[in-house]
Amino acid sequence: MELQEAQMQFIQTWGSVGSSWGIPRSMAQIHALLLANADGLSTEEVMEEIKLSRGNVNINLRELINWGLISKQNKLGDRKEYFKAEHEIWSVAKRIIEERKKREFVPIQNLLTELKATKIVGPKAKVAHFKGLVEELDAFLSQMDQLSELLVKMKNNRFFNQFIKFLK
Amino acid sequence: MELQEAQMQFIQTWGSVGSSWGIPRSMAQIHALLLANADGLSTEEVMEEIKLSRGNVNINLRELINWGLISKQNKLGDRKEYFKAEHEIWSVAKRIIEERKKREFVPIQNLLTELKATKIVGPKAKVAHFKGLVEELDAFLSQMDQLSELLVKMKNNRFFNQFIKFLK
DNA sequence: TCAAAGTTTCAATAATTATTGAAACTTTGA
DNA sequence: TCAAAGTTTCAATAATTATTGAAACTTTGA
Repeated sequence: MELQEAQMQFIQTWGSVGSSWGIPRSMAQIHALLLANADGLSTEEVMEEIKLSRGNVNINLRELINWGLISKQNKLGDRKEYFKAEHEIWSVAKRIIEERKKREFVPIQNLLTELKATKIVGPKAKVAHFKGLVEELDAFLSQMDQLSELLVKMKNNRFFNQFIKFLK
Repeated sequence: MELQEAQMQFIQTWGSVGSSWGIPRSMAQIHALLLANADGLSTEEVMEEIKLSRGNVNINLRELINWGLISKQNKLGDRKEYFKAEHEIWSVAKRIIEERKKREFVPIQNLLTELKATKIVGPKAKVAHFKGLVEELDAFLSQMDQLSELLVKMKNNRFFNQFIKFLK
């Protein structure tokens, strides 16, 4: 199979998985393209490769920078900007975990914390059930939080493998 | 705060978090509503509580059943169907993990497995980089897979807490 | 058997989200 | 300083996804 074709398959799959994950398809595709290339690509090259408009590419490159998944590069004697992916897979995972945590974890945790501290009035049994749910969810989420902290600290496969072996 | 109001906050938050997670807002809201109520609710009651159309409620209840997050109940001498959430938080998590794995993990893993087995032709350095990416991603994903297996087996907080304590 | 109660389906529509592309803006170096 | 190269913005539009609501269908028990 041609490299070109293999890359395209990767980009398409990453794009559609990303979009069922709540990450815009184009953003995921651009990310996949940059992961697949050791060197940085220019906006122009990205547009060319995945057939996206300039505006779209620009916006999503910026977003990927915000996520810390890619960075700008300058080439000597060239005034274009090049974009290069973070290639270390554990760092990539770390960034994604942290970003999603910020967006999706924190709001629900805040609500739960608030609800835990609030006196709720209503039929006794119903209030008890609801309070119970809040407590349990909160405990569960803080455990997931701890787990993610651990994951993020585990900087590579070797570490992880020991950890897993240990638990089996 | 009135129970009613607290529940509504919970339902709204769960809905919006869900939707940034790629789960339809209504589905997440219905789930939250059922979690918040110890007893099962009828279609009618769900429509009433979260102001959704009959069709929408019907479709999303069915989807929640597919996910294994709720189940149908019948009440003696009443021909309505009632829907009751799985309330055990670890089971809920397990179901969600398994369902998402099926949808989002498997396709990318299949592609990676295929790409690993394929001879790719092209400029040597580029092919090497791409192959390297495929290998690393595949290894990473199978580790996450193992981790999720572990999580799913851990049936409650107690277990998890020991596990975490152990690793600190 | 049949009407009432309840459930499901699905085409039409609404809402949301992503994308385009051209115009405005910025930076660079001759 | 100014034109060329490059980047950013954003209103308009397209694409996608969710929702409605009415009609069709199913089940139940008198």
